[in-house]
Formats: sequence, C-alpha cells, structure tokens
Amino acid sequence: MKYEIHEKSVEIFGKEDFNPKHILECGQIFRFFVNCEGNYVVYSSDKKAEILENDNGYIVVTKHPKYFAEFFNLDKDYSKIKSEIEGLSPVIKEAINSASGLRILKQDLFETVVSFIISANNNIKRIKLIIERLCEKVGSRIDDYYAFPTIDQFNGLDEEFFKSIGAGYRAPYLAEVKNAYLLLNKGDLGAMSDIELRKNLMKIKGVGPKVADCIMLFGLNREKVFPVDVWMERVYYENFGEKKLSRPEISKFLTEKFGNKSGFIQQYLFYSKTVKN
DNA sequence: CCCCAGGTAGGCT
DNA sequence: AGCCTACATGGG
Repeated sequence: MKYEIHEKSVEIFGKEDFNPKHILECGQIFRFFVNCEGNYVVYSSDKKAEILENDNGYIVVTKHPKYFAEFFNLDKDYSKIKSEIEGLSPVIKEAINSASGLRILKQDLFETVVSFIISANNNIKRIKLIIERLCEKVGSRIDDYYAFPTIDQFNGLDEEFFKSIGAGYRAPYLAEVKNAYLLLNKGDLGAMSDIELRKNLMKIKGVGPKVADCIMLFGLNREKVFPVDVWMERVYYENFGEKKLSRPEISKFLTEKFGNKSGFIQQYLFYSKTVKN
C-alpha cells in the first residue's frame, strides 16, 4: 500500500485496502470512537490517532506517525491477500465485499492480553465500557485522553478494583495478569511455534484457546490462527462442516484448511457477521 | 422476566 | 482427554 510518513501524520493513498470503519469495527480493538466531525479516533497504548478522509485516501493525524504506520501494518499487501482468498468460498467473497478495507493491526501485547481477557463471554459494547473505565481510573492523562495503564500501573490493583469497573467474574484474572504476563514475556516469544506460544499464553488465568488465538493474531502478528467464538462456530456449521466439533477442533480444522490466510479470513468473516452496514 | 455476549476455570467422569 | 456448569454485568 502506498503511503508517506510526515512529521505529524501518515498519508495513505487509495481507499481499496484501508478503511477505518472496517479496521476498527471488526472486533480486534476496543479503544476507538467516531468524533463529532465523523472521523474515527483510535488509541493504542499511550498514543492517539485521528483518521481523516480526503479524495485520494486517508490522513492519519498523530504525534507518532511511525508507530501508527506499523500499527496499521501498511507494508502488508492486502490486495494480494484478498485476491488469493476470494475464490475459496462464496461466504468469504461476500465477507471481503462487506469489509474490503479491513486490516489486521499490530497492537501492544499487554493491552491485547488484558483486553481479550475482558472480552470472554462478553459483548463488544460492554468490553469497550470496562476498558474505558480502566484507562480513566488508572491510565496516565495525555493531552485530551487517557493512556492504557502500563504494567507498573497494574501494581496494587486488586480484585475489588476490577469489580468496581464492571469486570465481573474476570476481576480475579485481571488482578493477577501482571505477574503471569511478565513471566511469559521473559521467554523468547518470537522463537516459539504457534502451538508452543498458545500453550504458554494459556498459562495466564482467563486465557483459553480462543483468547490466546486473538492475542496471537492481534498482538503477536501470528497470522496462521483462527479464533473461534460463537460467531465463527455458526459460520463453520453453515458453510464449512457438517461434523459436530468443539471450538478448538473447529479452529484446528479451519486453520488446516486456510493455512497462513486463516487470520485474515477469520476477520473478514467476523466483520461481515457482526457489523451492520 | 427471559436470553445473549469475541469463553474459561474447575470439577467430574 | 472430553463433557458440564457457574460465572458478573449490561443491553435487548
């Protein structure tokens, strides 16, 4: 994708492979909103970006253009990916048509771990609400927003606190996520196979196979995973399989079917099933 | 009042 | 290993 990094923005040329609505509303990230001017604003870690549209494409306005160029993975060729997968199934073709400008983000790992622990058996509106409260109460104030809390800022946050922000029965997991995360991050994550990495992620309380897959896909750039939730379970039975399987088995089946395109296909499908036009 | 949401942990067999 | 159920909370 053609783009230029400027001092306080990233200029993106073309709209075929970049659409802020598709990128942000597909369930991979929870800290974003549409401002009063109709532009998407997104936060990652302690950074902020506003995405403006123009005739040629989009301008990502931010103090951290290099960070967001990486965050949006602008060097990834999505035209190629889409052309390679659209013929695989009518439901995939339809999903791509509904979310043609979707991209998988490269998010901050700690934020991704915490966010997807909160996501379990929850709905997106409430996930966003809980994370927003967390940032407001604990995160550093920067300009006109709050950063996601750092690992150090998780020190001393107990179960009571996480209940107070609405985390419900996930509160004890969040109260101890810091230690498990630090232990995990001591290892050489990049050297681990997908299976090994998933196994290690699942040592964190509140992280099962589905949440581990989301962390791998959105926070660790592992594209060969297929997170299976209620929605993907439905897609499986409606389009790809007759045999009754558990969710991890469905994930394995679809990963073997779609190989290194698994993560992309999963996201196009998730968007098309969950987002109204 | 019910059911559902990007599931998981713990207990049982 | 594979099945079963409780689980907080807010919205429809």
